[in-house]
Amino acid sequence: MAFENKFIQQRIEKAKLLKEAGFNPYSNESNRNTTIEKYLNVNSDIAEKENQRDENRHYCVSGRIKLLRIMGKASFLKIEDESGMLQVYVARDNLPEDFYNTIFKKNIEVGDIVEVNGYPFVTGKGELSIHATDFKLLTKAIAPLPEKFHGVTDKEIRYRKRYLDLIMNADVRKTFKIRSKVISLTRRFFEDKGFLEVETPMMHPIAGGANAKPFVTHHNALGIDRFLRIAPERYLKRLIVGGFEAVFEINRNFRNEGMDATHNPEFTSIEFYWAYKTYKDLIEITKEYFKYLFEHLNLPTVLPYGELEINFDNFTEVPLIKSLTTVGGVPAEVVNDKEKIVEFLKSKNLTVKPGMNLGQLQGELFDEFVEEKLVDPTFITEYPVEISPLARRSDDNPAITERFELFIAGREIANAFSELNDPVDQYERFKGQVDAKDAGDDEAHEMDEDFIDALSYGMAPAAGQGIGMDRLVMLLTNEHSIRDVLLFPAMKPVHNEEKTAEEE
RNA sequence: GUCUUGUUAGCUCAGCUGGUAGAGCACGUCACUUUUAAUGAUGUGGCCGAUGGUUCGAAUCCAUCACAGGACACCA
Repeated sequence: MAFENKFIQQRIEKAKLLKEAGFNPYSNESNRNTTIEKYLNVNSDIAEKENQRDENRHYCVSGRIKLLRIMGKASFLKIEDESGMLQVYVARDNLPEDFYNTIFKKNIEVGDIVEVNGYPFVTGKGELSIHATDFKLLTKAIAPLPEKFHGVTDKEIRYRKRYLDLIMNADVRKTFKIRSKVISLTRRFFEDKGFLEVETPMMHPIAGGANAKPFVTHHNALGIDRFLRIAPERYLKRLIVGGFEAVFEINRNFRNEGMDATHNPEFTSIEFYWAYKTYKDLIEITKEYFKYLFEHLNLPTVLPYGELEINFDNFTEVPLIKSLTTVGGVPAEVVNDKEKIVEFLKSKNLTVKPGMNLGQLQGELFDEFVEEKLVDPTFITEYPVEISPLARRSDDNPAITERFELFIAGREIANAFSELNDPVDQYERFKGQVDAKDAGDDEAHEMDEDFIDALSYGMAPAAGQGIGMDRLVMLLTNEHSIRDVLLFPAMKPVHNEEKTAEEE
């Protein structure tokens, strides 16, 4: 049964009393004419005025009561709107007769959303406030807010009831404002570069574009299963075939995998594809993009991240093989020799899956010894072809691909390459994937004949990149769990006992 | 998936080697017209995550389960 909590009962009773007294506890007649932030700015001169007040200025502000101090015939409260917090001074004798004693003191409390008319003044302790000449309840909160000093810190409550987290924690609001700005700036950056924003299907007949398990849904009208997309890649490339030369999409991807500090089943990425460009151009535009973000977010280029300090002015490029020795400290004679790598990994007590090829082993070395050491932004380039099934081979060296991944604070932030546009080569690689799938790799790609068909008409040489927006926001806001940058992170449902009661 | 820690009042947390539950805030009542987590007095408030077990007796010990946090594994 809802509302059985005694505090809620008490407050429902107050709402009823207000109604009986002629005050609508859920009024929608709001007369607000300024935000708290504007109020504080416009009236910052009050301290210099005579008596530190100006009764000729009139404002109407609204907000939620966060603190309430009743002191006999006068009270102080702090109300908060989206823009900020304001102290309100309410005195019995400045309000209609009896209102203060019978309505305000008895039925107004922390959590309620109120409207205050009044004039600006500065208190004895020097705080710019509003002196109430009229006071009105807009919305009665029947659930009590968490404790005023500690707030709500329980992560489970914070994630499940994000609204409560947002009411109580200003820094959480700030994080999500930054997230919103990052998305908006990203959009603007690419638009200004001449990219076209597009929307491609979220429901795919064939899941592809990444190695991941998809969510499955069903289309009743057609009687067929659909897969929530794991990446938009193949549709964006079809658009390059169609003649759009620069496209991007900022949207959700869905992967049916585990959840942890850096994985949520749905996450946001930007993918962009750029005709007549190579991965080298992508390195340049990525640097520009970061510079643009930092300038427009007014962030210093050196940012703390937990124990680390990241210098976003210090982008470097290192070929993967070279990074193994220079960053990872792997002996030079080891890195290009299959047997020696296996021996080396074993000497470090690391298990090696049998049958790994040289490229895969080099990838192992990278994951074990290099990745976590890359703090400042580093483009790792020249990936072995064996671990880059979608990237174009280097013309100079067929063993490596024209690809990079960008690492910051030991994490992959972006993945990019010059795109494979040879339809026959692509067909062969899909076939290899299909064989792997038949052999039991349930994350291997499926044959996508429609995509091969598209490539057959000729896709201009192009380069494409994906950036994980959630992880990027984590870096910029010094957050260490993806749940702290998602407004409503995925949570297991709490067992609902009410159901069984209702069924009886 | 494995390991590990947690779950006690609306919130933040105590609760020793088992003896039927405590604080602060919030809420009720009283006092107080310049407070800053206001203050002082006083009172209400709990199926101690769920289910079993051990015991004369369980918030406490044991087992299972649920949810959450952390680490690792897997995955990009």
